[in-house]
Amino acid sequence: MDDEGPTRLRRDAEANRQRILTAARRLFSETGLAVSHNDVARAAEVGVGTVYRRFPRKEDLLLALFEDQVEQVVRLAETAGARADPWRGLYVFLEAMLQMQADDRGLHEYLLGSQAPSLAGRATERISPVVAELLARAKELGQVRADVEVADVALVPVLVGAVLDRTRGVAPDQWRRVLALVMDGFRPPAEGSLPGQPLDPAQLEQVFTSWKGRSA
Amino acid sequence: MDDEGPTRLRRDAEANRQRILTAARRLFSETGLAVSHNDVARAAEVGVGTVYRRFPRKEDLLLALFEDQVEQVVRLAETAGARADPWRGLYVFLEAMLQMQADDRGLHEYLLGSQAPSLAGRATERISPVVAELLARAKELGQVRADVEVADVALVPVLVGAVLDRTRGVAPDQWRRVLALVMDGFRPPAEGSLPGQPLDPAQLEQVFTSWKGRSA
DNA sequence: GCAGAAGTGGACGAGCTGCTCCGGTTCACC
DNA sequence: GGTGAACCGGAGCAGCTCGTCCACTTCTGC
Repeated sequence: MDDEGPTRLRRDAEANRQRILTAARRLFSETGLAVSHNDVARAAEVGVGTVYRRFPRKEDLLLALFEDQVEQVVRLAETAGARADPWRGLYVFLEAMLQMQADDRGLHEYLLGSQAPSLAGRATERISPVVAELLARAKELGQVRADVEVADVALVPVLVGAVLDRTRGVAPDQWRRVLALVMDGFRPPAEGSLPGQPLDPAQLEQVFTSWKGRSA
Repeated sequence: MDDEGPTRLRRDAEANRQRILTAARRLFSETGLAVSHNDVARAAEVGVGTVYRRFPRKEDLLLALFEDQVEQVVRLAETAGARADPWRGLYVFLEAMLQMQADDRGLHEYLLGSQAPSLAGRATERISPVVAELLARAKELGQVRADVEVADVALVPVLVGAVLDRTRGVAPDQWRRVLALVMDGFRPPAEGSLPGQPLDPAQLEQVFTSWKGRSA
């Protein structure tokens, strides 16, 4: 049962497809998502037309590239969810996820501001319940203050990611320090309670979807 | 003693200069620094040439616009530094500064990733000692954990600013919640001590200077 | 080994942005 | 109110990026 979708590619075409994917993976990882079809073509030593033919929209390329990485993040969450110590689970999950983002700039931008909500969105759906469960257990054990919610945890990669972006070339490990600092904010005892409300799921989705980046 | 630098502007020219500044202030405030000379010209109902003549580089425009705002931030710090309660001083300063950034997108981007390091840089030089003093006093009183440094405080606007950017249209006050959460991470008792080192001044400068933004 | 289907690549046009330049206008001074 | 310097506006040019298109090449099935 050799599942090949619609009409298998000719041998040379398939080879080119692979070259494109390999080159694109490297480029995205090193320089982020702001890579044009032309850049990919040059890096893959292939005509622009070839890249456009195989991946008409950039989204197609992203999907092909990040599918398993996103899956890996989901598995990270699931592993963390199985830990006996929920605090440790939360921490280790966030740390491992951020490590992946530190290693791959493309993934980082993809996860935090996907133009292709489909993939990252579905991942969120699978991760959220795990984090929710960890959080609930952690609260019961008094490991986490009572007034934080899943939405607050979801913002941690945004917070730490901002530092990650800016310290990448300067102090590549600074994000670990910041993560530790931020996570300590989740610990009891809280000084009074947090102002405002956590984001609701719809808002959270907007935060991760409608973000187009900006010069800054 | 009417100090006018080199050769006063003709009346109509000065009027146009003001229209340009007014329009630019509005544009930057609403949409951030990614505003072209053409945009400014259109908004000011003035020819592009006029804008270029008066402000050849965008930096000239930014300087003219943000000088007093940055000065205001510095005064914010100085006021905070005079407070009896150092923790309160720190908190109020960061909150007020972030409020300004929430109100003015241009200022936000300018402060956090200035292409014109001159202005923001000099501001930092004046703010740092004040924050350092507050921090020292707060530590003495046991209000702040011992292992945080000024550089860690300097990253708070980066952290919270990332949330600010993304929640601006969705939940404009969410940054307050996040600020509260982050600040609680600065409180004792710390769970163990923070990993890694705080950034040194040179690194910190790079963090705020060399940042060019990215699609994400 | 041949036919034609599948695939290739990069020249090129369309569209956009940043900036200049100069014919015409307005102001300030006499 | 006349003169020349200062100033204005926006047409238009240069430079760039994106995506198409088609003459040519390569592969596959017979």
